[in-house]
Amino acid sequence: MRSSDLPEVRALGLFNSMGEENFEALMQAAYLQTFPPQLDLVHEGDPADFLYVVIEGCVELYANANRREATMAMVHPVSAFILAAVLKDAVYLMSARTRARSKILLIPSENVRSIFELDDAFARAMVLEMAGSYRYVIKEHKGLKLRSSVERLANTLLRHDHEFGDGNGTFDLPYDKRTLASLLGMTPENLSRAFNTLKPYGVEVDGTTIRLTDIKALKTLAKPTPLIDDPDA
Amino acid sequence: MRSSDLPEVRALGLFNSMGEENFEALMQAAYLQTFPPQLDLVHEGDPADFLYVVIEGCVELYANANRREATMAMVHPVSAFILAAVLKDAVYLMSARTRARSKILLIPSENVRSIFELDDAFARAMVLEMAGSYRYVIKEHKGLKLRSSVERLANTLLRHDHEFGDGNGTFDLPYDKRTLASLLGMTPENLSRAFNTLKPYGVEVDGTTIRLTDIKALKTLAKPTPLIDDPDA
DNA sequence: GCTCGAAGTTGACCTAAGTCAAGGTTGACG
DNA sequence: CGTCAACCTTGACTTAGGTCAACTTCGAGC
Repeated sequence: MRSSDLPEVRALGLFNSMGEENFEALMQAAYLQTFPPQLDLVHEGDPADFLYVVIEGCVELYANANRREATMAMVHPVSAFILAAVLKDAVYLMSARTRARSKILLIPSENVRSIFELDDAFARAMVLEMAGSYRYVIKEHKGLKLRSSVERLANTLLRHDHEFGDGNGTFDLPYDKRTLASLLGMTPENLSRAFNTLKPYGVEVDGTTIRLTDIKALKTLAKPTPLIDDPDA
Repeated sequence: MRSSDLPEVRALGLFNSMGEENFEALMQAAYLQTFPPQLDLVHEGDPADFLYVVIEGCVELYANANRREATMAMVHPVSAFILAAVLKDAVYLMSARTRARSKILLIPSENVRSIFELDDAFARAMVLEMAGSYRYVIKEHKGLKLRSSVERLANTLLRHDHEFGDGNGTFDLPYDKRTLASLLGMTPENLSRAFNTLKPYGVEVDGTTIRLTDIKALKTLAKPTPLIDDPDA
């Protein structure tokens, strides 16, 4: 792999505390590749051959059953995904596809597991990474069970505004609406209607650009709680 | 704590590989207590003061928001819960209450974290435990997003039959129906109706006893997949 | 054995969300 | 600059599931 990408990877929570020679060994075994959009990287049910790290671009994690498909998460740079399957030497529970041209690091599972056995700092970093992922899914699950689809959308908008907004309540959706709908657990049609429902609460939609003109009102409806909506909690 | 309980705890995946003196230290710091049913152990949002291990009885993990409540999981002996919050030194994302008279081991978070720093085998055991929990929630989440409530019930029945059944398709529900309903993400009324819907597929209900007389037909409807329904996958 | 209360069931009704089909927008490409 | 194809939106309709209220069942305790 190109050494110019190394610092970014090395800076990741997962890798920043491990021994230099072990990091070297992992990177020696790894492949860095650039993939076009909409390319399937991982299929659920397959044995976990690689740990993936998104360096650039965007990856969608999704799952199928009953002729349905659900987006489970979007992975943005720089972060790893499907760590649990690699560690347990199990099959992937989710599929993954690129949603943009993406530069991705592939580390063979065996190498990850053998360095995991060797490097204590790496093992500890894994725990924290896994704990973070676990808490992310718990929050998603709570949202799905305890909120209506309009509330889920409202809270997502508030969070995006907070994370990517310009301070004036304007921001762009980071992916298309059908993906957002699936992520929120609804149909595209219903997402459209949900946006209309939120219009009286100061939500203006222009294509992929969102403007929130009455955050206070929106919060009254959304009733955000850090126990679901704070990504750092 | 009573030393007669030690072997059971020591045998847990989380604890069976760590150094003897570190295990001793953890147990020295721990409290073993017996609680009556319906007692609140943990409230979501509180800082994670203890790691809990259910030795006997049964604990319900649940969450509240929007004046709603959802059962997130049932914890049976012998296993630990809310590990992630303890490790990250964060607040609990879920509340916990006993559902039966329960013997529970409480280990102060600080001790868990300091032994985590000290004992490499313990740290590695944590990773595997967290990975297992992560995959459990992912499966729950997939079930909720990709299946109808009748399908979720059907698959749950098949799994219980497989785990607790006598081989003739007869088993007892491990908790009351309102809890099962909440766990499956539906109302008690709707659970009742779902059982009726499954009658033509050989599901006989007598109070808390279930008999499956046509597993083949039930499977046709349920379409179980290991990627959601196999607890070991 | 009677009483009480919780748990479960049933029925009628309502609402959120999915489905289907028809338009409308927009952007890539010839 | 026109055309095509996604993507999105809208409207009409259906359906799964929630809500509310009445009734039943069952087990605990007197």
